[in-house]
Amino acid sequence: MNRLTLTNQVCFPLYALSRQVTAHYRPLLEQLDLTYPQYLVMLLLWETDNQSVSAIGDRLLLDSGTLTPLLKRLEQKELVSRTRNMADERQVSIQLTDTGRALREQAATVPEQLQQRLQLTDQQAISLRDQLVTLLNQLTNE
Amino acid sequence: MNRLTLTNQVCFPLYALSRQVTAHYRPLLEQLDLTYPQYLVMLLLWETDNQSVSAIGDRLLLDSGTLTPLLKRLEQKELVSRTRNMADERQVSIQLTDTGRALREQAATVPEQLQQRLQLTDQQAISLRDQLVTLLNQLTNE
DNA sequence: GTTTATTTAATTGTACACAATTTAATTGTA
DNA sequence: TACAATTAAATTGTGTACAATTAAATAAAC
Repeated sequence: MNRLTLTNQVCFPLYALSRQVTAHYRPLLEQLDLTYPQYLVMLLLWETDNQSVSAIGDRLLLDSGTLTPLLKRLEQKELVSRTRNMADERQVSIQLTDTGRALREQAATVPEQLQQRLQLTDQQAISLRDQLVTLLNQLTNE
Repeated sequence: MNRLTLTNQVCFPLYALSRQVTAHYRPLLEQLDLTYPQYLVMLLLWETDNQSVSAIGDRLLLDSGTLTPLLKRLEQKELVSRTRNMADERQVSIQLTDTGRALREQAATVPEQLQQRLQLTDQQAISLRDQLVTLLNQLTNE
């Protein structure tokens, strides 16, 4: 097998599918005035409010170079507040505003709407997710 | 199940894994002075030389807004040439230079090196790839 | 055959990603 | 306690992504 072709590599389908799935999120998230990475940050904060930039970065595998401007945009939309941590002035605490918390209800239907758009059964979705998570853990715990 | 969490969605593992895998390519591609998307374009051209911008875009699912500046960078590195198609002046033909063709040999070991880095067996890689490709085709043939 | 519609790249503007560096705060250590 | 090492964000710079628009060439319709 000639591996030096597009379709014979794992990475291209991964790269292309990731972008296609994000594209399917886009019209749904547009209604919330969120980009996909912004949505991921909001998901994290809805789960656990009041996290530092690096704590968010650890979960999303993003650094401050990406997160700082992104968080400033969420702040401009008044979805989060950014305040220096009193106990450790190096850290910046990200907290949901009332508007940010309220957005959660509007976002509640996004996952099922997406699954419909992707035409995935629960089984397919869970199976694929588990495989991806396994490989992801393999790569990040090195 | 509460779907409105990070790990319970298919898309985040896909997004994160794609970036992690690309990160594993990076040190290998750095030796070729290529970014990952640039590498994808080179893979296409090594397979079939002399393609239009839109033909490349159809395969990679990228538009001219992404490809035009990327191809100009490949041109600056003297890996490709960009010339208006004589038969249809709207199109720009992308052709490998001698340097571009020669790079193929240096790139030959990238796939196996990557597979080693990812610690994937052939079976795992093929199985995952096939699932991703199936879903990708599902999403793009709509 | 001219006008209209479509196609192809390029351009403009916004928002990630990420490497590398900088700045400030905290921790560890002699 | 000073001082070096580490940590956390921010900053700077490059390179994608992608929506929206523009400009030029070709195709289609009348």
